[in-house]
Amino acid sequence: MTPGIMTRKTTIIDVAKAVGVSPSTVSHAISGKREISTPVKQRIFEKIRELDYRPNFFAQAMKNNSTRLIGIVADECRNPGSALLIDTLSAELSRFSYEAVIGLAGLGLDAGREMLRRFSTGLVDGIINLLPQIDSNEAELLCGAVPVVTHLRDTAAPLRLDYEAMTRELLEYLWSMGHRRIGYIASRTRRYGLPDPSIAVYTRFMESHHQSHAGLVVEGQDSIETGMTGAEAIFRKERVSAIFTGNDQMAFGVYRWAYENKLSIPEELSVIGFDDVPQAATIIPPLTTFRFPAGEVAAHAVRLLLAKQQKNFQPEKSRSIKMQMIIRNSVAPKS
Amino acid sequence: MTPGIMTRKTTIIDVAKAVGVSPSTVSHAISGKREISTPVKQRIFEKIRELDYRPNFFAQAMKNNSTRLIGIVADECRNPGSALLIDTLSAELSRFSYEAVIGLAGLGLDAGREMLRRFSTGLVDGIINLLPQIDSNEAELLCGAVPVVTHLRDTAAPLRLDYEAMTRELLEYLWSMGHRRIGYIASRTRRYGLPDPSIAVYTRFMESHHQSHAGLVVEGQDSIETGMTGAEAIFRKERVSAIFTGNDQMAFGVYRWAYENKLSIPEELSVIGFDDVPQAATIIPPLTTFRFPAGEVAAHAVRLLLAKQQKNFQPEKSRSIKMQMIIRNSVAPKS
DNA sequence: CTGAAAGCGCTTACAG
DNA sequence: CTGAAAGCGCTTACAG
Repeated sequence: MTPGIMTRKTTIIDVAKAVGVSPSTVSHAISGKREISTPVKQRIFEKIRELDYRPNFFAQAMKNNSTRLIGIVADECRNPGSALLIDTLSAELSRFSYEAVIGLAGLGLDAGREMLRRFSTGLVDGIINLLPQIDSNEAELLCGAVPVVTHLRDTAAPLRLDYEAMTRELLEYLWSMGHRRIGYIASRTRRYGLPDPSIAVYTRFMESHHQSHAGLVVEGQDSIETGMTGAEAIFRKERVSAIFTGNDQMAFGVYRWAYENKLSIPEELSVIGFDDVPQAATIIPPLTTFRFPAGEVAAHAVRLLLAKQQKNFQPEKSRSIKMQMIIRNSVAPKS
Repeated sequence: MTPGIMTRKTTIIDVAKAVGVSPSTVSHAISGKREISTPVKQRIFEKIRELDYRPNFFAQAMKNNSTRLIGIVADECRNPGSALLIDTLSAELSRFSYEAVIGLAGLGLDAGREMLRRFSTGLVDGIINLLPQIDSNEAELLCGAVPVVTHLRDTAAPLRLDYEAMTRELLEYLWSMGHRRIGYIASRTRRYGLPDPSIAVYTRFMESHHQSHAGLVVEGQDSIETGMTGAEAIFRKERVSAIFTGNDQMAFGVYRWAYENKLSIPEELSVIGFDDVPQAATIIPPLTTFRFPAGEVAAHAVRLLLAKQQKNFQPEKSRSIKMQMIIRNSVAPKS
């Protein structure tokens, strides 16, 4: 390690020479795939330490035709929802002795495509596509021979979040608390291009209870800001007593808007969100919301990906799961 | 693509054969490193599309001895602070046409070491170590020949956050608002093993103003929970009029504790945090805090890493930067 | 403008 | 118990 002199990385041949054996012997000593006499083995490991030899990742990968790496491709991890999912997926993968490498492509369509292509040139053994802008079919195309599962909308065996049932549950809860005039700030991305399924449920519910609802549903972009503007728009139309939102971020926006307009939650305005991000429990008052089942979703994605690696992959049938409603303090009886 | 039949991945040789040229010609057509006649080039690209040929990542990497990949190794991305930093680093890296791959090792010491070792076997051209449990020296050792920079405590050219100056600024601000009895919930991880530098500044400040402070500094673990228990401990000692905390999470804990104890912020208790995570702006009341300069920190780390790749690397001298105080509504004059 | 051959650093039949 | 050789899929001197 003379400074200034370019030190070539030490290879298996260097080790073999130093010990006075063949590279195959060194290789076998490391992998343990055949018996090596103890003294030889000892000298090999000694030299490995001494020379700080580490088998080249690629050379190994090329032979094995596998890296035991799974790529998780997402837009960014700043969003608390994706962050939790990424953490959970990463941990789940390691249970199967895979290692997750995460790539962040941002929201650009091209950047996302590019990353999916690049990852599927041998870098990883499989891909979990979390990119909202790229659907299951396109991901399959982009990834070619490497298996890919697309989060929550994989065509092979989609796991569906049953927003219809959850919306009914929530509306009945609100109704039972005496709320009649209810607003909804819809999520644009919930079904990835398809309309937010809660809207139809809401409309039907209101109509079956003979409540008008024109102007009480607005569409947000899942951000705190659009939660605020959404609440503003609803209240311009009518002073509702409850608002629910397509995700927690927008619920936080409603909180913020209520604070600025001196409406107190829950006494004057009840709020319900979706996802149960960590802040939902700690915001004041704690938010009633539905818990995103990160563990189940991650387990499903990983299981599906592993299945797709088999030659004889048979798509399972699609499953639908409900998120649990976590009742906290953001809903009060209508006074 | 006959289903059921194992389709070998198409190689450059397949393309060459299909076109009727040599592999070198195909290689050169792709890289553009030498002139290829237009008709040949066209046929090559036609076949590439047709066979969906993608150059094998490893074979390329092995020849080039480079992947243009930089590894970011962190514990998890759930923490809003690391999430923002990871996003920013990832974007910064792509400005230099590197791609970031993120590995999440959790908080285990062994898992972190293992990941650093694995990443530095050729997988990436450089590493950014965000792991709190592994310091600069150990990271260098673990990464061997591949350059690594350790976030905020790299021995080569540390970028230091000047907590001393910030703490003075904050204390003077609080003092000018009439606060005399002030508590502090310290951060355990701020200086990675070394004591939180704010404690000494706080002590000196209080003593020079002839204020007692015994029991008014407690140590938290950067979590909402320890923010709550910290506030509890301070109030058991004395009813202070202001508390500042080593990070925003603990400030949120103070909010939570105040809510449960029916103390209103800022009227009865002023609060200041550190980092300015996104929720700091949207919590009620919006939190006064110091903005973590993710852009600057990321730019510095990347610049340092790129410099370390040069043979003739000269350590810069260490720099100290202050975070900007963002005044919002969590501090009121002492009544 | 194009091709044959060597080599990157491993692993694994094959042979002893 | 150990070694020589082939091969993974590329790229790049070298030669024409």
